[in-house]
Amino acid sequence: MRPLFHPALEDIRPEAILYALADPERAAIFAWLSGAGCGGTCSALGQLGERVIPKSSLSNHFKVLRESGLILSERQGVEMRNQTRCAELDDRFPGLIKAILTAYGQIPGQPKAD
Amino acid sequence: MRPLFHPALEDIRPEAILYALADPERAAIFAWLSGAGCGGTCSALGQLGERVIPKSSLSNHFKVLRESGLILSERQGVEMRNQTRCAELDDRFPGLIKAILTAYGQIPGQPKAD
DNA sequence: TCCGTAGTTCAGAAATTCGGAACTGTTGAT
DNA sequence: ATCAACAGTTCCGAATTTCTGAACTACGGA
Repeated sequence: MRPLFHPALEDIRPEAILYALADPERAAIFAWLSGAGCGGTCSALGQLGERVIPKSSLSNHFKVLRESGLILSERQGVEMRNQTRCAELDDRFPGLIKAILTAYGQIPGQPKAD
Repeated sequence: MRPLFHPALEDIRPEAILYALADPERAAIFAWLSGAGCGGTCSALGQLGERVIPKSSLSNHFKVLRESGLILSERQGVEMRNQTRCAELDDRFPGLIKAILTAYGQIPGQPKAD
């Protein structure tokens, strides 16, 4: 398994953030991570809406979130702990993440942090 | 030519907004419209960066922006006047558009409203 | 060592995007 | 009325991207 790539704060690009969160499934995962304190794992999530997300897709979602700079992933034993980089991100793109999560929050049945 | 479709304010979805603005070219067009008062046309734009955007692509960009709810297009004689729906949008998704434009504004050589 | 669990990588099918060429619709000139 | 020019749209094939089942790697117990 290749080492995980995380972009430096200054290399994070707005188009990558928007792309990553333009997928409601990914946005839901991110919202869940934002709410879940820290250390959300792939399998602790399992299913977010009615649909069971295949694990290869799930893995890919986490990769996109990671490489866009939205989350930090760290292997811990057999599992992968994920946490958001919200604080850093808000420093770089003020208000962006919050506005996006708020926007999604207004749609019933869409990503909720919990 | 089919009549132009514009979603009602309440039908505008955050994923559509993010998708539309995740493309830097489209974001640049939108930023340009935001800055250009009102009535930006396809051809008044022509080229935004170094690249000349093919007109079929340009047409498609405007369509995506329109159908996501970001802009309002209206035929005026031979050309198409476009304006943003910023005010409405800020009502529905507070702070979202501004945060996105600000985020892009921080990248040198990226979308600037002008 | 062998098994189970967590997650990644691979590969091919399906879906999407891109853009040149042809087309539509409008205006103005002859 | 006909024609030409212009603004923008639609069509469609090529190239790219996304999705996901299956095979694989990595780690931790027993």
